Amino acid sequence: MAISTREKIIQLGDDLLRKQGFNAFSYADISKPLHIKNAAVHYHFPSKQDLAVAIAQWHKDIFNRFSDKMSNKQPKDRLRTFLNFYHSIHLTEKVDIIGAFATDWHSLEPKVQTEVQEFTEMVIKWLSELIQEGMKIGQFQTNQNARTTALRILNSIFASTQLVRITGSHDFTRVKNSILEELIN
Amino acid sequence: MAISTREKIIQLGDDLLRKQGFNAFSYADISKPLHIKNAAVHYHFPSKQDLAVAIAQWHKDIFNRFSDKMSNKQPKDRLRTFLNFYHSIHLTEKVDIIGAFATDWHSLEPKVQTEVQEFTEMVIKWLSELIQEGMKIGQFQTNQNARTTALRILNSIFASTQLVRITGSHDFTRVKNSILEELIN
DNA sequence: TTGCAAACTTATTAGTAAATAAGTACTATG
DNA sequence: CATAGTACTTATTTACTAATAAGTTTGCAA
Repeated sequence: MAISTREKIIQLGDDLLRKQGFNAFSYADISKPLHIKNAAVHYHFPSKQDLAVAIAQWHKDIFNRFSDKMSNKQPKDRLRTFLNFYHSIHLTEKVDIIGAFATDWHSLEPKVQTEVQEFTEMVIKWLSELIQEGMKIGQFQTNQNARTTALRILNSIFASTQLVRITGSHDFTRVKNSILEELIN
Repeated sequence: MAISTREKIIQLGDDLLRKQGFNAFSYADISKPLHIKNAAVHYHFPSKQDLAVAIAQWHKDIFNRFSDKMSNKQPKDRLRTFLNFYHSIHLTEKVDIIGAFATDWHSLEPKVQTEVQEFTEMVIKWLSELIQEGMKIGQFQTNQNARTTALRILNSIFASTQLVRITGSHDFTRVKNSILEELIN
């Protein structure tokens, strides 16, 4: 089955959102590369906020699939895969979706904000549980609360996708390895 | 001496940049509250990029003054003051300037990017030196490289100003205390 | 007092934004 | 074969954007 126009719009929208920011791309930036008219984009997503909702939901779907696929893996390996995924983001010149939405937060309607909040809590919950599990079986060591550790990992890693734009990519590797070294002894 | 219009524009511009994002505010958002015309803003800053340059330079000035004022304080106290400063940001509904510029990076002209890069390196250097000094006198403990630790602190803390918009402010306190606990035993 | 520069305002422009109404082509279904 | 819905295009509107040219006021200095 070929990829639908709707799906193409979401993926290109996500690309533009994370490369340029929500207020820095227009429907023309989407319609032109797809060789359709701007009204066609409005057909699928009447307003830009509707598109933002769809993008956030798309990330929830992807994360759910990722989470399912990882469920039988060891905490250590799940964390490593998670970090590597984020590491790969900067190669695409994008930032993480959480930061992209957060800096434009006040431009977003409540329906978008709710989706973003749900996605973010999903990620924090997944990370927290992973850490708790890893601690239980002695794979991780930390004297911090699981949510706090999850927050620090998430923060460090999503901030890194932003910081590498300014300071360069070597700093990402530093941070990634530091997180692993600290938890795994 | 009363505050100049130029200074007022920079401060309001900084406010808008960090509350709404570079592409989400206009010269009208600046001129209206100051009861001047949009052309008056263009008089001081011909283009929006010029304003962005001035905002970045303003942050460099502020940080230099902060750094001077702190120079005779203990590493522990310098770090605490730094963290508290960032903690206070979220009360103003702003995000950190580094993140604000980073997510809109591709909208910025090279002259702005250079200023932002210089400011960011100033902060990382200051943090790194602070950590090194603290380690030397036994005030801090970490087996990570100083720049890596600096990066993780900076990342954690500037990402937090973004994340609290999504998850709420209690998470900021968690992260701040966790950084201090980890370094100071 | 003249002259001139700094700090504006008035007025306008050219471009781009999101959004919508109305029409068209295609396809599946009953 | 008719009809109805899906997926668009054509054409337009309203609003806003950054930016600029030209004129005005104010205060200071020679």
